[in-house]
Amino acid sequence: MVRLLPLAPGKYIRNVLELKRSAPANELKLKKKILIHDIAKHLDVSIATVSLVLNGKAKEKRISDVLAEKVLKYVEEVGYKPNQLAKSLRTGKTHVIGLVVEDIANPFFATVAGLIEKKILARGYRIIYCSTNDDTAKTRDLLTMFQERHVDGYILALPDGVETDVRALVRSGKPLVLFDRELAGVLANAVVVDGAQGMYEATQHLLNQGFTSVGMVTLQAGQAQMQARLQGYAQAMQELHLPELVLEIAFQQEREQIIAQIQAFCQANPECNALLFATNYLGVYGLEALSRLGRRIPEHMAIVSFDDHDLFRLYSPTITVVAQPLEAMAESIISTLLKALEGPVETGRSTQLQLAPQLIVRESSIRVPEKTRPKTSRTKA
Amino acid sequence: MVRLLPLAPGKYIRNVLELKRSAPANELKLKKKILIHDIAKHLDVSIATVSLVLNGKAKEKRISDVLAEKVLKYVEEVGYKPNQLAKSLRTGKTHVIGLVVEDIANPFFATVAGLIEKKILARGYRIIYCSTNDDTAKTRDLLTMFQERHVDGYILALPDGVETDVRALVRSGKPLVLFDRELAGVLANAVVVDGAQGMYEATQHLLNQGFTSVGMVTLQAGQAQMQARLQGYAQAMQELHLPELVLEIAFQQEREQIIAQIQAFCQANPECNALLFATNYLGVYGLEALSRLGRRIPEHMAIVSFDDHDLFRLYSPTITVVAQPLEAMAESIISTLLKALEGPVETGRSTQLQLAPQLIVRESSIRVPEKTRPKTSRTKA
DNA sequence: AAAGTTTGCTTAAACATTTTAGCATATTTG
DNA sequence: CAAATATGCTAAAATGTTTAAGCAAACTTT
Repeated sequence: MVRLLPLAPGKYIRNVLELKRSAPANELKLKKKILIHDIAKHLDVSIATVSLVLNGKAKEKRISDVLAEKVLKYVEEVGYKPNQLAKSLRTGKTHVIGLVVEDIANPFFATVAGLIEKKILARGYRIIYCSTNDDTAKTRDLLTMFQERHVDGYILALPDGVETDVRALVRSGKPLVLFDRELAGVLANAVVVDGAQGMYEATQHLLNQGFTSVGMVTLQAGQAQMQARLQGYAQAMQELHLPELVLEIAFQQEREQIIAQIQAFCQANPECNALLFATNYLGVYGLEALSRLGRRIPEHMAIVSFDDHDLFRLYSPTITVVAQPLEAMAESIISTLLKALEGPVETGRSTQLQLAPQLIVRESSIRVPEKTRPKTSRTKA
Repeated sequence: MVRLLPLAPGKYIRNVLELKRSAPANELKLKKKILIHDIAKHLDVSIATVSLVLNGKAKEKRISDVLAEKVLKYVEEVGYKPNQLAKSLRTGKTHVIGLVVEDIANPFFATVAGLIEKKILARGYRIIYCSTNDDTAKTRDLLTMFQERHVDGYILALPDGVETDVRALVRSGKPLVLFDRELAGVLANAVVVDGAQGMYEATQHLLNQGFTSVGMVTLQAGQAQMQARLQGYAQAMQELHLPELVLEIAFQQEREQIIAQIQAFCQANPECNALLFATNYLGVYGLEALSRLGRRIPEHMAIVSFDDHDLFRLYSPTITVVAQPLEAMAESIISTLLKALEGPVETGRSTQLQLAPQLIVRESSIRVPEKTRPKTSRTKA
């Protein structure tokens, strides 16, 4: 390695050393990574000058236009790219966003991840992701991992139980946006969908269609967004003094168990002629359960599910859903995060956004007039 | 900011400064990040010693067990974590893997991404992802971005047109695994699925079921894996001297256009009573097309699609697929990559793996005996 | 003409670590 | 008993940037 010895202030014995290297270096030229130092040496200016020009501080630091131009030209010519690691070490900024979701393979989160990536790439940010699988301990590990990696900001859909960790993160001043779920007692930027409103509208829609006995299938979990969905349904029912019919599925169960419970619920409540599902997965299982019971949709049972899904668009009949506005969510998440990233460190201030979901009415919730119903015999009484 | 002034070699005026700070620092203590320097200072050993112990080189570098123990204990006690950026800068390793896929929101890639994450997390690697959207220029940018970020390895499903870039990457010695698609003329580690075999079996299955006229819907793209799928079908047909019926869909078309083309194809070939689809999306569009034509599956038209999908498992009837072994793919990708990451730089050697897909026979490809067929009137002659 | 200001750049510290080379001291060997 | 070797640790270089502070020279003001 060639070492530069200071001789007189600002002058180095560059030329001599350069000659010594130039002969055998030719073949290795491709391998040798070019440094800011090499740029400076070649142009006979200081490293600082090159750095300032490259970081757009030429004007501010009064580097002459002609020199700035020369630097940029040479940098372009040799294709120099600053080492991001060194840069990050010095500046503390990595331009990496940490994305933590329940499961990246879940279509909802995968879609949001795709949209976020698309929107944030142009701003020079990259995304590093991890899935929590709703495991509190794992989530806690993930959050510290992200801290260790010095991510600039966080986009988080977290399970219960990490409130303290997130509160600490917020206090530390790191830009952060919660989405899909808020955390109880944590004041932070958040982008969520108004599940209560969505389910309220869905229930009213079913009642308006003349389905008299509407039930709801939800998860037992205490997650806030789940409770809101249940509450929207309950309110619509109470307004008409109708009895609520709720099936709460315990967490962490197998597919078959869930389907069996839905089947049992339907059989135990024969009067029930419409069902709401609180998540797309419950909806999917519900379809399977009804299919096994031989009940036709919507003749025997009308269906509305929260969250859209490929299957719902293409199933026969197509399934009515309360769709989350994915595009708008991604947009809100990004703009909130960028504001926090680029804006001043306005600690204490946080933005809570509640987006309206959209009821997409499809075939599964439309009442079929008696006369046009097919005369297929009912499989179950 | 407190500055440390060198006094004698290796000794700093620590104590004085420490006293000056200790009074008002209490509240800020949480903010002040602890450094390796602080550990060394407290134990009155050198930074080097602490570093060696932490990196498991205590034995090798003959640090006494008692001291090593002391260091580990104190590090644990104060919860010191080395700064990854500084570490990466020095070692050149980031423990980050770059994942480049066509679209992270596509269930196939999202699932693979989820499996890869799960398997690699325990090894201390993180994943940073980007979607190409099959755009050559964007892909090229992504690859250089990943290089700039010094990812340790690459997992790539790339569009055509970046062969030169990938070849350069391979030559540079960076660990890399291609998956889903190989690249023409690029010798690199690769994990792909034998589409020819899969489609050959699927075609034979349909012929065995008595479907006499089997057609195939594929993409016009010249991608190798697409050609293989087509070829598998063609071979099965040729072996029985049956005419091939192929619909090639041009790339980058809208959903509705594709559906219309499939509809037209079906009408133009009324004798065709079984269809193969080369990707899950084509299969999904095919279902829509058949549904619009009022053709029943499998009575009027049997269906097999490449690639499994939620929809195919739950559609009525359930759809027979040639499923890619996702779990095995992820496993192979990871083990190949880890071998390259951790093993010696055996340049020139590369592993090509071709996994067998699995034909999952469901209802859509089973011939229904004439007598048990429903007597529903055919919508089209 | 001396003092002050502006201009255009440089010096060197800082970021936080890893790792090579080497230095005393203690022990073993010839 | 001198020389060689082993032991246990440390100093300092290296990684590649950014940026605060500062220094001459040129220009402007009094």
